[in-house]
Parts: sequence; C-alpha cells; structure tokens
Amino acid sequence: MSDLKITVDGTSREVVADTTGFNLFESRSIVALRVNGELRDLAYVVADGDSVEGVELSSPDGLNILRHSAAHVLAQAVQNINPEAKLGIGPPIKDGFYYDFDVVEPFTPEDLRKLEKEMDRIIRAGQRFVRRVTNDSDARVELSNEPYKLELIGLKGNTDAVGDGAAEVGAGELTIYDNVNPQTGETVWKDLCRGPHLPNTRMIGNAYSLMRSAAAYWRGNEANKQLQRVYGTAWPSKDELKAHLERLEEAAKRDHRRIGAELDLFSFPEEIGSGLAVFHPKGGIIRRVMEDYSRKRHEENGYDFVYSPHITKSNLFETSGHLAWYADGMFPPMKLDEEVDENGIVRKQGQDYYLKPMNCPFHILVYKSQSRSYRDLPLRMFEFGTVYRYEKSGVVHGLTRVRGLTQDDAHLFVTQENMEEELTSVIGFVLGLLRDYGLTDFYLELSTREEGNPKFVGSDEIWERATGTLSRVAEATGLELVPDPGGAAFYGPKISVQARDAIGRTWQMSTIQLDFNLPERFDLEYAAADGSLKRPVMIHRALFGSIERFFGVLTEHYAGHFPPWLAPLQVAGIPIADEYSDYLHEIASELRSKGVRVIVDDSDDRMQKKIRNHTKDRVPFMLIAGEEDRSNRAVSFRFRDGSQENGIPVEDAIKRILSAIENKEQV
RNA sequence: GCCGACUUGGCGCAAUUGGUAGCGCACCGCUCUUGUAAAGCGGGGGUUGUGGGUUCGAGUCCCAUAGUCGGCUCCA
Repeated sequence: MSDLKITVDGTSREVVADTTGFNLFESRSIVALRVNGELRDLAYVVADGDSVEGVELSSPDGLNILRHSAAHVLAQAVQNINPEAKLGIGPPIKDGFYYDFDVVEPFTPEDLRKLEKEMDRIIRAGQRFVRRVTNDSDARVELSNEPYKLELIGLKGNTDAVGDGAAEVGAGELTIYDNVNPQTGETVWKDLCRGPHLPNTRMIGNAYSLMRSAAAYWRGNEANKQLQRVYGTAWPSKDELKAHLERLEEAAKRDHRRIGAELDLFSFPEEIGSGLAVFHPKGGIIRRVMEDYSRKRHEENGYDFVYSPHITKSNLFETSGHLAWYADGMFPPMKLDEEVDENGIVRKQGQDYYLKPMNCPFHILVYKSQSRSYRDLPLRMFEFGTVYRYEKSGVVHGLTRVRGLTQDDAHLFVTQENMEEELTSVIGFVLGLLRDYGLTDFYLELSTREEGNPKFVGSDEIWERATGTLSRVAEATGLELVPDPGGAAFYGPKISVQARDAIGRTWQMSTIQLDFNLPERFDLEYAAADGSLKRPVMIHRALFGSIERFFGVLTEHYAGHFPPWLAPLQVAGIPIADEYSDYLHEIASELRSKGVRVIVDDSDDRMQKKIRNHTKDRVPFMLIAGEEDRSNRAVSFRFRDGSQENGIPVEDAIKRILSAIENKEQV
C-alpha cells in the first residue's frame, strides 16, 4: 500500500491510503477538516498532496458546523413529529441557526418544547452524518417529495439566486447527508446538503435551545410563500449557552422602549397613531440638550440655519423624483378639490398637498431664491427638519423606526472643485460630534450603486466620479471601510458611519450622501470665477440620522445612565433627616444658579428609600448630608453604581459636579 | 404589507371548566423620621384596547378594528 504525502496543520506527513480525519486528529475538539481551503467532514479520506487542518469546535467554522448540524436535527425532529412538513433551508446564523418548514399550522411555543425533546432523543441516539455524492437526476427522484429542495437543485451553480440556500447546494458536487442509526446502519433521515457536519449527532450536546418561531418568505422574496421558521441557538458548552442567554437578558434590560417607560422619557400614545412619539418632560430635557449642543456646534462650523414647512404641493416631490420612487413610503396626499363656478369655469385649481418625507427640496428652493456665485459656496444649510414617512405597519419599532421624525439635516452646496475638501471636513465634524455624545468606536460603510438596477438615476460617469470621491475621503479617515454594494440612495452614493455601542452592537448613525442628481433636476447654478454658469454639487448629511433614533441608541448605549450633561436630573440632595433639608437647599440653590438641574428630596420617605428611588432614576450625583457633613460644611456623594465618597467639602463637591457637566464626563 | 402571539387600574402581574375583577409598586391621608437600595396604618382608583356577536350570564368563546411584541420583506 503506497504512502501519501500530505500536510497536517502545516507539518508534512506521510500517511497510508484510506486515512481519514479521524486518524489524523485525536482531540475530540476537532470536529471537521479544512482540506486545501475547503471544509470537509472528519470522515474525509485524504488524497496525496492534501493540505489538512483541523477545525476546532469553538472556532467560527466549528461553530457554524455545530449549528448547521443542530439545524438538521431540528428538521428531522419536525418531520418525525409531522411527516407532512416540507423542508426549506436551514443555515447557521450568528449565535445559532434556523430551519424553514412549510407546515399547515404555525409552530406554537409548546411545539418548540416538544421539538426540543425530540431533538434530545435524536442527539442521544448518536446518529452518524454520512455524506453521499449524488447527481441532479437521482436527487430529483429521491427528493421528489420535497418541492423546495427540488427548486434549489434547479438553482445549483447560480450562487446569487441560491442566496441563503448555499448551505444546501453550494458550488461543487451535489450531496445528500444521510443520518444513520449507528446500531442498525439504517438511514433514518436525509437532507440535501453541502455539509460538512459533525461526525454524529451526539456531539451537538445539550447546549442548544429553540428560541422562537416566525414566518419568513421562501428565499427572502415577498412575492413567495411564507414558510414557518424555527430559530435556535447552539454552543459548545452549557456555560457558553448560559452566557449567551445572559447577554440577551442584558440587551433586553437596555431596551430603550423599556428604559423610556421606566424613566418617564417618552411614550407612543395609541390615540396618536403608530410610530408617533411624544417626549415627556424628562425626555424633553435630554432631547433639548442634545439639540442645543448640536446647534452650537453647527453654528461654529459655518452652517446657516433655515426653516421649512411640513407640507408642500406635490410638484416639489415630483421634481425631486421622490414621488416617483417613494410614493408608497409617503403619507397619502391631502386632496384639495378643484372648485368650479356655475359657468363651469375653474375658480380654484385642485391641488395635492403632501407631508414632507425629506427636507432637501426645501433647502434647494432656498438656494434658488437668488443667483449664487462661487463666492457663496460652500453654502451649508441646516435644519432640524421634521418629516413623516409612512413606514409599513410591521416595521415600526420604538424610537428607532418611527413615522414622524426630526432629522438634523443639512445640505451643502459646493463646487466640484471643493467637493472633496468639504466632504473631508464634514466627516471630521461628524465623527467629532458623535464622540462628544459618547460614541467612540466607529467604522464606515460605503454604499454604492448596483449595476443595472433602474432604481439608480444619473449617468454612469457621474456615479463613478461620486463613488470615487467618497471612497477616497472615507479611506483618508483611516477607519475601517466596509463596502455596501447596492445600498446607495437612488440619487447618489453615500458614506454611513456605523457606531458600536457599550455592548458591542452596531448602529448606523450618520449618513453623508453625494448628489449630482437633484442639482440637475432643479437646475441649480452658480456663477463661476470666469463668469460661466456651473452646476453645484449637493451633499446631504444627517448626523443623528433622526433625533428620535439617536435618542434611542444613546439610551441603550448608556442603559439609561446618561452622563451628567445629558441627565434630566443631575443632582438629588438627600437629607439624613428633615433637619438637614435647609442645608442641602442652600447648596442646591448655588448649583441651580450655575445652571445645574438639581432637587432636594424632602419628601416623607426614609433616606434609604430616597437613595433607592434616585438610583433607579439614574441620577448621576446624589448628595447626602447629615450632622457630620453639615458641621464640617461638607457633603457626601453617592453614585449610581452604589459607590460613595463621604465628607467632601461643599466647594469641592460643586466644582466636581460642574466640571463633570462641562467636560461631558461620564460618572 | 405578510405570519404568529399578546392587549386587565399609571406600571408590573392574578383571576379554576364562561358565573358578581384581585395583588404588588406608584398615588392620596395620617403616624413616624440621623447615615447609604423599600417605615407602619388607612384610603381612592379599573367593567378588562375599541366596535359588534354568541349566551340566562363573557376578562374568559366568535368576528372586525386599533395598538404592542417577535420575525420576514422594506428603510429616500
């Protein structure tokens, strides 16, 4: 028997024929192989010249294999319980997996529990995952009862069309995985699948859980039938599963909708309508401080402040093109009917008025209100512009997806020559301001046009120039740059700033869009130095995106522990007993005279109760005073995290508070 | 928009098979008041999202509608 020369984890080895991954790796944490760059089952029989690496269960590839194998077990469990269920696809996803099924009755929570029991049984049975190569025609016969799998076979090789189904029918050979009973050798279940899988079901272990079920369109297309999707999570160990569930719990505690109610910041009265928020006094303070600071910074950076109405006749959005592309996303028009006199003469023309979904056309009209010269440019118009968008009922979500929102919107009119310079300064401005609000970890996304999609208007040449400019500017920041093909607005490409919050989630924040299209549609001009008329370029940018959304993101980022400069109540004075109220009131008036938001809690509650109340309210500074403090003209700090500093001289305490506010420090 | 679940006093929750709506917190009143996350007693407040229907009788069943939640699709 001739020896084969292979490389194992970078080291050359000679092995006998029919050697498999099982022979090469003893560690049970190796669950699959990477052979010449391709993932394979451990049962793969090595060939001469192969370069083989072991895939650790806890590696990203290993976790995907674990989760995808768990998805197969789920599918088997579903079909064991309901043989009529037809299989969709079942890929691994972040933290888990899902599998789609065509079933008559949607899954209930009780169904999920039953399915977990059945999965346990399958896992304990230690079924082997056995790869079998097949071909289109054989597979079609074998899977004649699985219409969705048949459809995928038809798409094989067309990676774009397969989409999430790549786990089933990726490039290369068509394969079926048989689940084999290790005792009898009998195939108990099978699924069209590219693999690889764990060697057997037992290795899935018990660190998995079915999380929820929901409907999902077949192959992600709204025009297709909805299948029932079951989501699960799976981990190498019970501890990791527990940690994951705790992370979900932590995220739920930070949910801005929950904190918004707890801290009395905002609400969505049913009487007003879905996606329409009211800000309560405490939320109002945070919002006003956010806005005030933004105004100040815009003023310092050469922006002009403009104002525009909330409604407009339809022609404005016809010219801009928004009505043609986004009429569905706009509130329907207010129709003013034509009035005709008794002779049939039109006395008053009929008109459609729309709530504005965008501010740009209004700013354009300001631009057009006079002849512009190159000396006027760049012209930077800023507005807290309130817009209304008819978001589909199913997508409205807290403050992050609403139907009425206020954008911190600006439109910059620049010459082609200074466009790049202006973009560079805008992005610096944006990042600096976001940092002031406490977000510090960013990356950029460059959204570009999708070739051939008619949604994108304007010439190829213009798109290339705009995209090239944005990309140079983005690269110059030194931040990580992620491409987003097809993500551009219909009128131009954009850079968006993505921020990571305190628990590592990313949020799309600011967008900066370059637009050659609207200036053309509105026939914008300026007189160049040589006297000729030229077309300016527009830059659209919103820094918060929408104030509502930014408010929501900051709430989750801080988990309601807003830094003192934003906190609705900055200082709460808590006397040990009634007798010390006056002393605290004295300190409070001094703070108040310096603009600090402060109260003294002289309610009937015990001091312990007051500490509890103001801690729950996330008040950054609690000032406690009793005899000891008063006689030393001092005060004791207590902070939201329970820590304390006692006997601080009043003057120092005041300085400390003022400086934290002034410097936007977190405490 | 689609699929599913949910909707009980300000908030969080209870109400066996359809049979007179309860609790905690909060609120109001009184009493109490010294050191770091809930003092005690008493009181008021809901007809169960809204509109229909079934029934002798509905918070509990049916239909519609609004809103919320979880997904899918979408996000200028």
